[in-house]
Amino acid sequence: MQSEQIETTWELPIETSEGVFLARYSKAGLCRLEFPSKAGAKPRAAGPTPPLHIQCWHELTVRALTRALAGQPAAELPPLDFSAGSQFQRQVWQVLTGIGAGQTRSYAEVARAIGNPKALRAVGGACGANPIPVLVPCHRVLAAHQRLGGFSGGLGWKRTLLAREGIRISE
DNA sequence: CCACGGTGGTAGA
DNA sequence: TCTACCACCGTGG
Repeated sequence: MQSEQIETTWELPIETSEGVFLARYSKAGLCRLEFPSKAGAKPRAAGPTPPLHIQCWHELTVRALTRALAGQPAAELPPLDFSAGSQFQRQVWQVLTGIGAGQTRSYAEVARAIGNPKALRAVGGACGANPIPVLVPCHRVLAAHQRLGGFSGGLGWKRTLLAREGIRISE
């Protein structure tokens, strides 16, 4: 009996060479992507089968993630649900989606892009709050003069992702 | 209101 | 290069 279920969100695993990511979907689209947990992978009982449209979105997510991890150019993405973020954060995330593979921006450039040049520091915070890392490429936002900057998911990931895209960091 | 960041720019070692 | 300091803004307590 699939009686009680928070119908508004579905959580599905994505197996990759880097581990098992977790994708969460709301009615509006992909709302969250989690890096593989270093701790034991959740046993996850196979829940009820998701509705067809969710399965479709998930296929897009899987393909896009696989390509992204390989440093290849973007593939079609499922609709992204940014509704959980503040307006400021959504503006930032929106800009991030426009940064193609192999390209980079500085926190200051992103701040200018949303017409709030002095908020460059807050942009860092918004990047850190990005609910859909990798696909919403917050790793392509570097500090000034091509320096690495930080990364909530762990700098190791940022380095790896950038390296796969052939991006060089100064120092 | 206060403190804290995934910053940036300047000044001096 | 690296450190010290300060200006600045959204977020969360």
